[in-house]
Amino acid sequence: MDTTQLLKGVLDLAVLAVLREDDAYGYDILRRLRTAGLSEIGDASVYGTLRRLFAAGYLNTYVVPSEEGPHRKYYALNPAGRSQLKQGGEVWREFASTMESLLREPA
Amino acid sequence: MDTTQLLKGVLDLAVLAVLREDDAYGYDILRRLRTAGLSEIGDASVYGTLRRLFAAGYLNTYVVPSEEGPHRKYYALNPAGRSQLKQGGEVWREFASTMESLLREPA
DNA sequence: TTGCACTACTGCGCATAAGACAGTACTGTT
DNA sequence: AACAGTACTGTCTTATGCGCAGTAGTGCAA
Repeated sequence: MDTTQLLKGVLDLAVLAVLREDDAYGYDILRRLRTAGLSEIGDASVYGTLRRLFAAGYLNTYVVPSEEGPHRKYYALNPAGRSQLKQGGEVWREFASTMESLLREPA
Repeated sequence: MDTTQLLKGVLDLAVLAVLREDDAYGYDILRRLRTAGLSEIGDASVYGTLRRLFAAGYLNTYVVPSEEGPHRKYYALNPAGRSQLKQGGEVWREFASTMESLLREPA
């Protein structure tokens, strides 16, 4: 079974969650997600998700030059993003609980 | 947030789970899933998934005529399907646990 | 007897989103 | 000079859930 399809719709949420505490740039978000357990996630998936979330109005962004390499494009949760994180988390939990009950041995 | 994307890759698992106890035909599987909590699932999604699982070799099938309407195409889990259900369930649980830890308030 | 609702399934085509891949660009090391 | 690591963009492919139309059977109501 491929984890690729499981990610659909959830990567948005994972990225928002990673940004909850502090701003981060794409490459760092990628590393955080891989460390957190989504080890096989592709870089293009994360960059694409960030663009999508930005376009949807959930993120603010600003560029910071780096002395150790290329510039970094930081993303930050805005109020809409925080609201989306909260709501998305609820939807996810409800969905996960439905799946769990389906998978459990029936009475 | 749309539940559509959350279903990706998981509908397979949900259908296999519903078939664990006894055989069922498409329309009934659809009803069972909707009752179980996946209330917004589309009929074409279920029929498509059944065809896909059958083509992948996880299901056996047979047609039963009905006196209360059109014929019914029953599906049954075969050994490969049971194995897939077991393995898919494990992958799902691990994935869900990763997501849960990402969503939880950080230490 | 015509029409509608419900059951049951097939097939077409679309939209979404993850990912592979190539390319650009900068820094530091060998 | 070559290469690895960092950091990002753009293009194309693929998987899959779903809308919609169509087919077909039963039974009920106007």
